[in-house]
Order: sequence, then structure tokens, then C-alpha cells
Amino acid sequence: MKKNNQLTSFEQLVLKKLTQVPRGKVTTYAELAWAVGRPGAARAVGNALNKNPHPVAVPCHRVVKSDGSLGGYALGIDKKIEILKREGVTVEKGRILDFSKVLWKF
DNA sequence: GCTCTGACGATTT
DNA sequence: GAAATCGCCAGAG
Repeated sequence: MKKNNQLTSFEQLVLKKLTQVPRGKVTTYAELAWAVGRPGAARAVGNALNKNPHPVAVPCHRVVKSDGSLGGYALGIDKKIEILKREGVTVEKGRILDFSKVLWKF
């Protein structure tokens, strides 16, 4: 079966990189953009995740903003917080406490 | 090729 | 520390 996704090369690359993030860890849009070779394209990365073709295969909930705030989530920010806390990430007031400790670097 | 939009980033007030 | 501002890049029409 062909996976006829309408995703572009950039989007596919972003999603692929995101799958490298282990459970219990999080990354930022900027780091992810850097990983795909497009430093500064944090916005474009967010756009790619927004399409979110596979909310399970791609841990979109592990992507947060560079300042430690969660950012957003296609299924709802509340859902994102719930999943993160369930994976061992401490989230308080829409913000990650031990941000630098759970931050995954490529 | 231009314009608008958006799960962003960093700086300044 | 929160809000406002400018700059950034990729996709869609």
C-alpha cells in the first residue's frame, strides 16, 4: 500500500526526526528545525506538525517552544499536557518545570 | 511570482 | 513576568 500523504519533503523530514525522540523526552521547534537543516524555520516546523497525519506514529506532543512553554496541539493543549505528564514530564501552569532535563537534543 | 497564514524565536517595553 | 513588536521560514491559494 502506498502512503499517499500530501506531505512535502520538508514535512516528512520533520516528522521522521520527531520519531527519534524517546518517550519521556521533549524537543523544541527550533531544535527540530535545526535537525532538518532549516535553522530558524521553527514556524515551518510547527506548520508541518499541525497537519499531524498520524497522531500516534508521530509524537507531536513532545514538541514544545524554546522557552519551555508547551506551544500548541492539534488535538487540544489539554490533551498534550495530559500525555506529557503521563510520560513522566512534569508540566505546571502550561509550562515544563525541568525543561532542560527532559529536553532531547539531536 | 505575490500575498496571507501559522503548534515560533528573540528582543524590547 | 506578561504583552507587544519585528523577523523568520514553508505551504496554500
